[in-house]
Amino acid sequence: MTHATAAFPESRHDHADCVERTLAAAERICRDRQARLTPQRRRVLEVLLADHVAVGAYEIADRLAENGRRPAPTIIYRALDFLIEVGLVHRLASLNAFIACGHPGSAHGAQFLICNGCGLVAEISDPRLAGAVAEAARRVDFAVLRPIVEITGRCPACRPGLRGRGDA
Amino acid sequence: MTHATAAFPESRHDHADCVERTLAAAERICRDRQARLTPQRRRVLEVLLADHVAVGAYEIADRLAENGRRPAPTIIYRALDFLIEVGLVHRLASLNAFIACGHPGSAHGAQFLICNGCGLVAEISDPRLAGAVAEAARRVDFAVLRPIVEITGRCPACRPGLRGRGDA
DNA sequence: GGCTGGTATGTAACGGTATAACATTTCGAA
DNA sequence: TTCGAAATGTTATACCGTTACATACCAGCC
Repeated sequence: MTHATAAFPESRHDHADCVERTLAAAERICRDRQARLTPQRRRVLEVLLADHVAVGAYEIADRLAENGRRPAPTIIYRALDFLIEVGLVHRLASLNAFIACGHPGSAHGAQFLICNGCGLVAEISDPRLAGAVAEAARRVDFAVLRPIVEITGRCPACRPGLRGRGDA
Repeated sequence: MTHATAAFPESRHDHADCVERTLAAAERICRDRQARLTPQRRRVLEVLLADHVAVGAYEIADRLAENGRRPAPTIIYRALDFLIEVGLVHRLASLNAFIACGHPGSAHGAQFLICNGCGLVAEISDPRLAGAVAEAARRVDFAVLRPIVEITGRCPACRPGLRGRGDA
């Protein structure tokens, strides 16, 4: 619901369109992989798509409770496991929470910028950052399986003073 | 003293010496900052120094229980908060666990390589990686407060086949 | 149709992680 | 020595995630 400003990626877009396109992509991806995007799983995804903020599993359950019974944690975690597996959702380790993938479909290493003001999470896919991770690991002969990059800070809109300045 | 498994830092060192030097550094750092490294806090640090593996708060409590009563979680978390505050301990978000800082004293951005074979954690401080994080954030005008980089994978010793190959 | 097996969902209980709220003790400085 | 701040102790509780087991759904096949 909230829209931030300037360069922070998830800003000021047509969010209804954003949701719709992501859901369409989700349907397509699941069809391609012969995975079933059941109503349950879809509802969980929709909760995560509601805004670009990370949501905990229990919070997801609460939101689903608004129309019907509150699903047990297991239900939510199973749906999340599925959605993560097919690449539609990411887990944020530093928040113990989940967020819809910003660009599903394209295989990508993702990094996250987490605003501790408004809670907005920007997913970026920075090749140089990914490269630096790979290089650092290579240097010590470490085989990377799962690189986690979660940067907590302040998005442009939540910084008092210099507002609306983006520089790239 | 060569490090056997090539570059993965925490290999085959004189660990008794490692512990002793870190504790000495801890004493010095706390004195300098007029912070009190009380017996309780020191014991928690000692548990974390026992090996280069991340340990959860409850596990720390268990280990402390071996000589005396098991401290309540609060006790442990308070000690950890202190140790983190003065830079002697890091928290690993992806494991919900804690590890002694590899080079306390020097202000440093740290990144972690976590072996999912043996559990060893290597703390590195790679300026290029830190720089890539800073640059990625700058590009979208994001003010970094707390960059988390935790790379799960396999250390050289835990990789079957190609052993002892380090290339930097 | 009615099996049959795999996938998905439902239910209950529990274990691990972390904090809140409040009481007590310790310690250093006035 | 008294006083306030820091540290510790105790209890309860909230939040995150999994285990174990039961049931329902949905093919493909006889």
